[in-house]
Order: sequence, then structure tokens, then C-alpha cells
Amino acid sequence: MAKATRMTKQKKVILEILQNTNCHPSADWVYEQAKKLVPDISLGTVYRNLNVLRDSGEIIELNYGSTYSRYDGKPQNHYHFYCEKCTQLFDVAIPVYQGLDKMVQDTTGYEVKHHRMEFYGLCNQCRE
Amino acid sequence: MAKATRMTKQKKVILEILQNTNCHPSADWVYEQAKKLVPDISLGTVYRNLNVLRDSGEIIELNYGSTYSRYDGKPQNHYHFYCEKCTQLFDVAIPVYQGLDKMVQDTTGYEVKHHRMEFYGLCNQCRE
DNA sequence: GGGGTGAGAGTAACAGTTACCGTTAATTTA
DNA sequence: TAAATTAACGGTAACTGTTACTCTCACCCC
Repeated sequence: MAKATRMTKQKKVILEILQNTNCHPSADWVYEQAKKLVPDISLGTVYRNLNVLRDSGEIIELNYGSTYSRYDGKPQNHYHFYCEKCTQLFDVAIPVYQGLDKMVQDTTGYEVKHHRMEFYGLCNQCRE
Repeated sequence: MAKATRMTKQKKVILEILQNTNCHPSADWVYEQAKKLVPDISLGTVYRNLNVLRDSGEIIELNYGSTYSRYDGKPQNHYHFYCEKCTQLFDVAIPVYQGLDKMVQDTTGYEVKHHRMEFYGLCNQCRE
């Protein structure tokens, strides 16, 4: 049987913060926001719950583009754009190429479960 | 004028190690290999040169899929497959989708310079 | 209410990476 | 080719993001 997991106040707050933001925040940013709602929350708790939520598929961890992980409250696969100047992450509104996994599986013989794609360049504000 | 940059024995060794391997090693693995050729090389020197070579476009830094960076001596863009069991990285021999950057640029308005794609799943050895 | 236990707070430890500083050696100039 | 210049070196300490530890708390079922 699956391990029991409780929905604590802290975990709920962390999940809601991620679901209600369009940015792709770091653990530290989540911690700062969570402190406003649960003043004595611990940074360790934030990290623990981010990992728990990631393992249960409720959020996505984005660990590329910089030295720290960012988190995304939308668990559906989608692509991202990383601005090389301001280091912000943006969602890219193009459809996920569903057939790609099977194509790579047929080419390589590996069992392909999913893929990720990121685009790099300059965002609108940083273009000039 | 561009800053002068020297081709030292250490830098040369690091670049050759990366160009002559098919794996996608960590800085530490490169360090171990380099020590065989330059016994008193320092880990700091390995990191410094990996960053220099990455900045000059001679190698690629792959900073996703685990807690440490891996390096790839082939600077041409290509896709990678990450085995979620044995944590090895493999090259994927499908052509890079060149038109994608332009398509995303037209969709988003961002200036797209390049993209990366990684596939996740199980490699041949880990499938059974 | 009492016993069991998953999760919390607080903090120490850890890993990968970077920065510092005195020294060495690659390159330039003569 | 020898001297001068200075980027890069080796060795090490520090830094950063993350995880682990320990003790305590709060929830749940009877």
C-alpha cells in the first residue's frame, strides 16, 4: 500500500503559492512567500514539501538554466523559455510534440517516458 | 579588443579529454582523468577551464538531470537521453529541429538563439 | 485522553562550485 | 633568446543550494 501522506497547512500553502503564480520561483522565493502566511515555517520544510509534491506529480522541478532549481505549479508538460540576460523563465505556448517520445524510442531502443525542451535567448524587455 | 587567452597545457588536456570520450562526464571525472596526464593539476583549474571552454563555445555544459553539471566535447547542438535508473546520459541521433527556434520566436516575440531537448526514461541495460 | 507516527522547526552537514592569493609559466617585446 | 608582462596555475577557504538529523508537535483512531 502507498505510504500515508498528510496534507498539512504548510504543504497546502506551498502548493497554493505555486499554483497561483505565473513565475517559476526558486525554493527561496517560495519560502519568503510562505512566511507571510505561516510565519514560523522552516526552509527545510519548504524543501521537503517541494520534493514531496514533485514526487507525487503535483508540481514540476525545473533544474536547468541556473545553479538552483525552480518550481512550476502546472504539472502538465509544456516548454520553457529562459532569458539569458534577466534569467527569468517563461512558459512557451506551443503544443507539446506528443509523437516525439515514440519516435526517439523507435530510433534508440530506449524506453522514453517524457521529454523536456527549453529555448534560450532574450525576452521582450531585454531585446533592445 | 578581445581579452587574451592562453592555451595552457592544462586547458589543452581538459579539452582533449572531453573530445575523446563518448560519455558526458562530470567535472570530477575530468579531474581524475586529467590527473593521469598532469599529476598536480588542481580541481579549481579544471572548473575554471571548463567554464572558459564553455564560454568560448568549444564545449557544452549540461546542467540538468542531476545535482552536478556534465560536459560534452561536441559543441554542435544535439539532443540527449537521460536514464532515470542508471543516471547515464546518451546522445540521441535524431536531427536537430532547426526551424523550431524561428517558430517559437514568431509565436512569443522573444529573440530565440537556440534550444535544448532531453528525453527521459530507461536505457537498454536498465529496461528489463 | 493516550499511544503511534508523519511532519514540523531549527540547525548542522554536505556536495558542487567559485573566489582568493601568492606563484608559475605562456606570450609579447626588444 | 632573454626579459618583461600578466593570464593562468595550485592549494585552499569560502560560498550556495540542498539534504539530513534530532527533537518536538499535532493529528488520527480507538
